[in-house]
Parts: sequence; C-alpha cells; structure tokens
Amino acid sequence: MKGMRGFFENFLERESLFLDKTSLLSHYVPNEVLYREELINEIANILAPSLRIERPSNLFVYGKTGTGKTLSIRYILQSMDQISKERNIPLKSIYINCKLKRVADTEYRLIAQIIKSFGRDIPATGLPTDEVYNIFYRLLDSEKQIILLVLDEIDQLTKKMGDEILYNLTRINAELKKAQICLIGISNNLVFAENLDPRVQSSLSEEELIFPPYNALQIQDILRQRCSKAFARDVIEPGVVEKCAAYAAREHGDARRAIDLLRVAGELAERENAKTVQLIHLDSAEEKIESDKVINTVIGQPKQFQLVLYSILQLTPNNRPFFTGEIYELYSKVCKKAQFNVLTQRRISDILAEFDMLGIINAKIISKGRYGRTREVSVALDENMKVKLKELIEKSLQMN
DNA sequence: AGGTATTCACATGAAACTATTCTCTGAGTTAGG
DNA sequence: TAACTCAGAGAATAGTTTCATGTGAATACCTGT
Repeated sequence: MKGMRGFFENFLERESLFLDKTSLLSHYVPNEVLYREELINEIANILAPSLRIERPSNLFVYGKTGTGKTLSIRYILQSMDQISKERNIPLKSIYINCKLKRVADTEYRLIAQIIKSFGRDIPATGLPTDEVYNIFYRLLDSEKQIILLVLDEIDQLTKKMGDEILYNLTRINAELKKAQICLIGISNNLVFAENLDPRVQSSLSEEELIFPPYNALQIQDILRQRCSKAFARDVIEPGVVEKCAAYAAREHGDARRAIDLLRVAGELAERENAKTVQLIHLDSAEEKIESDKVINTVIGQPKQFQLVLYSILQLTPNNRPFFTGEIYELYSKVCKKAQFNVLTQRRISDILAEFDMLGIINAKIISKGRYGRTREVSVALDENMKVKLKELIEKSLQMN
C-alpha cells in the first residue's frame, strides 16, 4: 500500500513530457489543416450553397488512409456549423463512420444512428426497418432544412450488404417536401464506386475529389504542428520527427500513423522516465503499435476464431505451410478436448479467409493437382507474438 | 510422346436455420372509483 | 374503467449449417506412331 502511494506521488511529481495530448489523438481537428488548402477550398465551394438553403451536389472523396480526408471534411463542417448557428441557418451536418462495428454497419443501424443525431433514440432491435425509415422521413421533413450527411468509410457499408441503402439515400430527396439532404461519401478504396449500381454511382459522385498522399516533408510539418501543442519544449530529440515522417511516408504517406507513432513514442519515453523522446522510443513504439494491434484484434474475435488460431499456432513449429484439412483436423481435436462444439469445415474455411484479411495469417489458394485444391496457410507473426498469443488464447478460453 | 479426361480436396455461394435481444400488441388481471 | 402485466408474434443480427456448384493442375488413361 505504501509503495503504491509512493508510486503515484512520484508519478505526479514527475514532470510530464506532454503538455496536451489531445492534439495527437485521432479525432483532433487543428486550427489549420496543412497542405490541404486547395482541396478544402474546393470542398467549401461545393458545399457553400447549403448556407443559402440550396442543396449542394453530392460529394465523393477518395484517398488512402491518413491523407486528411476525414480531417478536412470535419474542419469544413465545423466552420459551417458555426456560421449556420450564428446566423440561424437551418443547416445540420451529421458525421457517421460506417466502419464502427455494431454502430453503423448495417442499413438499420445507419438510419438509427442518423436519427439518434437528431436526438431521438431508436432501439437496437425490434423495429422493422421500414418503420425506422418512416421515423427518419418524418424527422427530416419536419422543417425546411439542409442536411449534410457524411458517410465515412462508406465502402464498408456496401461490402457487407448491397448498395440498396445508398440507393435509398440518394432517392430520398425526391420524396422530401421541405428538407434536402446532401451526401458526402468518404472512401479509402479508390475503385469503390466501380462496382456500384450505376444509378447510385452517378448521383453519389456528382462531385469527386481525390486526396493524394502526403510526402515525407509534409508529414514532418504536420508532426511539428501537432508537437508544438502536445509536447513540452525541447523534449523531442532532433531527428525524431524526421524519422517518424520517414516511417510513415515509406508506407503511403499515412499521417495518422505518423502521429500515432509519435504519441506512443512519447508515452513510452514518459513511462521509462526519460527526459526526452529519442529515436529508440520510435522503434519500440512501432513494435508496440504493431503488437497491440494484433493482440487486440485477436482478443476481439469470438471463441471459435480463437480456437482456430490456436490450432494454427500449434501447427506452426513444423515450419512449413499447412493446408485447410490439417488445420481442420487439429481444430476438431482441440475442440473436443476443450469441450467446445466443432464447427463445419465450411465455416472454418471462412474463418481462415477472415484471418487472412486481418493479416494474421497468409493464405493462398493453391491447387495440388490430383491432390485437390486448398489454402496454403502460414502464420504472419514473429515467434514472440506466437507464444504470446498462444498463452493469451489459452487463458481466454480457460475462463469459460 | 502427346493429348484428354479424371479426380481430388477443398473453395465459394446461396439459402435456411438458431439463438439472442429487443419491440409491440392485445388479452387477461388488478385496483380504484 | 383505467392501469398494469405478461405471453406471444415479429424484427434485426451474428454465427452457423446444409446443399450445391466450381475449380486448377497432377495424374490416369488413351491413342497413334
């Protein structure tokens, strides 16, 4: 108890490396968005009519992750909201991230989420979808107004389900008497619109913008901008920002990643009582981010996924790729031993495909000629991680 | 030797089923007037 | 008679199962030389 107290006292006395961490968090919107002036102006031009209660063109924004799409849109909407509030313009902006599991990744939930932003709660289940639509219509059309509806990661929405939702949304305007709605889609899949119903495609992307990746120098400036707010003076060793930017630029100019990296590096430095953030911290930060990501995704998976992964990990010391059949065989054994019910091979096949998507395994479909056709699976993790995951899964399955 | 046809061991798709969680409805019950 | 309770019908969703069909190339099987 005494030791604990000492720890916390020590913690409080210690001078933090951080001044204000918020500027390094992902939803932070800075006062100035660097290197996006032109795009922002363009978007502002497109959306401006809404301030005069005219429906602006629907807008579609493409760009890889961390190129400032979301940030720019939010930035613009923020000032539009401000103006419309000051001048009493009936303009409302709604931002929805379609990727969020169990929040807005289905038709029902998307609409429910929109309704929620009007201040009405819709139960998670129980109501028929068209009933929810009705509520939505009535809510929208209750007064003359313009709605700017931002759908972030819109590709996730159509991936699971068809494009019916989008069709409905684009068609809504025709049915509304007073209100008008403007769709702003954000996607990091550059070919997203291609396999969309042509009707949806044309009306959704009346205007299209592409966000190019940042280069290393630009990322440096962005990092410096954030740093000056986030960190105390002179705690960042020279070269750290540069290397951080280089890391991120090496991928595809992902500024978000660079910022995360810097934040985690700072946290690590602080945790080990360092006076400054050094290059070593960057390396450990990269490692930590990577391993946290893997661990979190694995923990988040349902039990059966964990069982499958566990079986794969058991096979991995053989140090050769293995096939669906082998995995399934071992998986059945593991299941029986641990008193879980055994799923069909069909299902395991899908689970393997999902692990492949998550990047935890590498799976390739190969044909062994006369000896059939299967997935050739290998694990995409280093030894440390494998051991750690094995223990983790053992623990998490023992519980139940 | 060269050319087809087979065949394996799954992959991939679609539909249907199960279980859970939640709403809504209307019949039956209760309590107060 | 109004308010309340509670079972049953119906939804949305996740996770599966069932049934059906697809598939790439190593091998088996021919064929004519």
